[in-house]
Amino acid sequence: MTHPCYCIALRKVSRRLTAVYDEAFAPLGITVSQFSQLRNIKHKQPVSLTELADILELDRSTVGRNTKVLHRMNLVAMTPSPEDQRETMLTLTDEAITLLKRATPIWNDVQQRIEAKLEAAEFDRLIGALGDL
Amino acid sequence: MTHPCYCIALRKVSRRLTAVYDEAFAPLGITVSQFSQLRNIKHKQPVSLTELADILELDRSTVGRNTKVLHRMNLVAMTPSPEDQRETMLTLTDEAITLLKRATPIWNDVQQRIEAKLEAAEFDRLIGALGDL
DNA sequence: TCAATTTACAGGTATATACCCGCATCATGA
DNA sequence: TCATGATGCGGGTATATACCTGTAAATTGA
Repeated sequence: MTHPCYCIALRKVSRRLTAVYDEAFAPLGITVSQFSQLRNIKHKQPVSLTELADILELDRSTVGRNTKVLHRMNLVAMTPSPEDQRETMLTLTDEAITLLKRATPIWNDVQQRIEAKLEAAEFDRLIGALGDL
Repeated sequence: MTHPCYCIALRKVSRRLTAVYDEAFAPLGITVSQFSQLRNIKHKQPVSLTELADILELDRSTVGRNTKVLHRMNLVAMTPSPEDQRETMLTLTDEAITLLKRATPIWNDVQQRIEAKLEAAEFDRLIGALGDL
């Protein structure tokens, strides 16, 4: 065991980093995962669950469940597509727009705080290397 | 948005890497998370839930629930500590010992496969930088 | 010694995540 | 046109994870 498990090490820092972002977003009542989903919906709306799952690189059923939470929170509207009755199209509510406006500076702060801790270029290389597995 | 969200990027590669390890371990019926927990119990047994949670950097309740699964799988024995009636001491079963013997070469293979994709030193630096947040 | 505090854990609740199955809808080819 | 197959989604089940609360056991201080 020269090196510890890459996966376990990565999972640890992932949990840790998630906690940092989540704590920053806590006053707004959202998690970093929800922030990310909202931001992606904003950029692609109206967007279907399948499409969003592709973007987020998450299982469709995962996105479906996560979306239901955001829907309950009055942040995402779910309407059946007029073209394809099977599709659910997602759009942001006004409340979500407002929330994103308040969340973005918080996100910027955390990003900068992280950036101060690491070489961004190094980070990118590593994410890239692990990205095409 | 010069840089994408560090947290989301990290969560993505974490999920991806987890899938790689989990797929490799699948024939043995365990996940990389369970492999890690078993290995840590092996090195520290008999170990309490609280102690193990500290080692794994996980919430105590999380370790409690994960352990219950391993217990159901007949991989971990849970016995009350003689000294402290509150403590549950964990030890590996023979079955777990056997399983770890079969899992280790699989783990080594995956580790090497990952190592071929990245600079291990770079990985270490990054994990370190993100580790002390 | 005994009340107050701390510690160890279980269980409730919640999000995040994946896989599988079934159902409804859409598309396609004979 | 109509059977066949592909697609989109919901729900079931399961692990992984955290926070909070309650309970029991241990420790400690007056």
